[in-house]
Order: sequence, then C-alpha cells, then structure tokens
Amino acid sequence: MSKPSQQRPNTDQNGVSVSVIQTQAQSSGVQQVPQLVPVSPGGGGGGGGGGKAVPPSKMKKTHADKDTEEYRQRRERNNLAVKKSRMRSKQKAQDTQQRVNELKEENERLEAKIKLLSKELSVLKDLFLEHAHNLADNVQPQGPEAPAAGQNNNNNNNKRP
Amino acid sequence: MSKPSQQRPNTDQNGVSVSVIQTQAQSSGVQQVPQLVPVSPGGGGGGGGGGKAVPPSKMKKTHADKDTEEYRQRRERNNLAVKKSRMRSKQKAQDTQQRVNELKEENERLEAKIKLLSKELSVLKDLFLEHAHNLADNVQPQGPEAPAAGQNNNNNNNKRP
DNA sequence: TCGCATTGCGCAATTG
DNA sequence: ACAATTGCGCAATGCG
Repeated sequence: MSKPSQQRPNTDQNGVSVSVIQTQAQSSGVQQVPQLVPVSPGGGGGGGGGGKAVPPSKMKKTHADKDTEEYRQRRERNNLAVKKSRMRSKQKAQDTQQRVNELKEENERLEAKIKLLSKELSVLKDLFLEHAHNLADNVQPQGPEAPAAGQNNNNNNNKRP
Repeated sequence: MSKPSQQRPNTDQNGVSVSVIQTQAQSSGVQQVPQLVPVSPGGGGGGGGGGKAVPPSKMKKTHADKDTEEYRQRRERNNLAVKKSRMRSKQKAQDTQQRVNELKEENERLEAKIKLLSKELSVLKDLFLEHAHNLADNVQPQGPEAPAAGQNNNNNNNKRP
C-alpha cells in the first residue's frame, strides 16, 4: 500500500534452461553477472530435488518461467498472501500475550477471593468451636436433657483467648 | 540446539533449483562463467533476496561493494543473527502460549477451590441459622423471660431463606 | 564507527 | 490451480 515496489527483474534474459543462482550474490545487476548453472538433466543438482524423476529431455519442473507475466502475477499474489499471513501471525502472538495478562489478572482476583473466603470460614469455625465449648460447659453438669431456659447462650460473643 | 555446518553458505536443504556458484571468490571448483557483463544498475536491488529497488543510476552509497569478501562476511554474520533472533522469537511465542495454558489450568483450580469454600461457608451459615431458630423455639414456649420483642435479632444476616 | 539484534520484505518450496 | 505457511537471505534500522 505504501510501497509500489515494482521493479522488473532485470536479471535473466535467457530463455534457456538455466537456473539463476539465488543463494547469494545476485541481488542487483552489479558487475557480477548472474551465474548460470547448466541444467544438466539427471546430472548435477537438478535431479535430486524433489524425489521426482526428471525426464532427461525436458525440465519443466514446477514453472520456473521467469519474466513471464504469469510469473509476476503469481509472485505478487504470493507476496500478498505472505504479508497477510505474517500480519495474522503477529496479531495472534500479540493476542496471546494479552491473554496472558488477562489471565494473570483474573488469577489474582481469584486468589484474593479465596483468601477472603478462607478468612470468613475460619471465623465461623472459631465461632462454632467456641459455642460448642460453651454448651459443653453448661450442659455437662446438668444433663443432656432439659436445656434449662435461662442460659446465657449469647452467640454474639467474640473473644480471643 | 544449533545448526552446525553454516560455514559455507551453500544450498541449504534441498538444493533443487538452486545451485551454488561462487562468484569468483574462494572455493575453486565450478566456475565457468561466460563473460557477460550487462551492468544494469537500474533494476538494482530487486532480484531475489533483497527486494530493494533504487532507480538512481548510482547505487554505491552505502558502500555496497557486494563482491568484496567483507561484504560476504557481513552478510553471513547477519544471516546468523537473523536466524538466531527468529528462533528466539519463535520460542518466546511458544512459551507464551504455554503460559496461557498453565494460567488457564490454574484458574480452573482456583475457581474450583472457590466453589468449595463457598459451599462450606454456606453450610456453616445454615447451621448457624438453624441453631438460632432452635434457640428461639426453645426459649419462647418455656421461658417467659425470653428476649421478647426482638425475636429476629440474629445479626448473621443470610441471603438464603 | 563498528557490530549484533530486530524487522519488513521478497523469493521459493511445501502444505492444505 | 491457488492461498497459506515456512525457511531463508537481503537490507534498513534500532540499540549499545
């Protein structure tokens, strides 16, 4: 969108069956001429490639027709796709990172809640224990029955021994 | 984990259509280059890798010697750095993803715990309420000295009927 | 200024 | 045939 970047691949002008070295030293039309590798069928590097037998006579391979319009079109499409894919990938990573943050936050919240509940529970339990003791003290000497009305069972007592 | 054998940037994995032919630097071997010296500066950078186009006739600004050994050296170093950086980036993304999973898991655990604690609390509160009612029932019919009016004076307010 | 680290981009091979 | 991925190299830029 911001970059036209449409330069014609100046290199290759050969309609011959050759491969352009692209490993390195081939970028621009520097003084160095693009290396041409003789595509010997069944010979050197070409053959091994994909595990597909290469007919000795013709080496159509995939479609290494440079300089054709179809090629350029395909390239451009692919470039677009690549860009899209990368954008997505990046976005996804970003989202994931954000998710981590959210989860961390929620985690803290939950832990705080747990702490609160635990405390509440502990208080209640203490209350229970205390009450049980009170009952035991009052009930034991008299008997398990006849709870006797006038008891000081005020359960609102809160003391810390 | 690292990949040894990065000394001579030859073909990497397959080596299908890409063959390596050193320009004229070291590595004496296959190099029968037809004397083609087009010297087309216009298209410049494009080519395979760089994707850099510089219309100006002169493009030697950044000392792009290209065919010097120093250049190759720098390139190789950079390639290495790039590789490393990307590897790290990928690893990081992966770690982040894993972190999400871990956090999710822990979240579930915490929520389960919360549920448990809540239930426990609720039970205890119910017990309290019941007890309070029992007290009320026992006190009212038997002892005239009941608290009278305020029969509902349990401060332990509960949301559940 | 040098040197590594990041990042955007294009090419080609692979995959779905 | 075609879009999406992936590995890789180049160059610009960031950073110390």
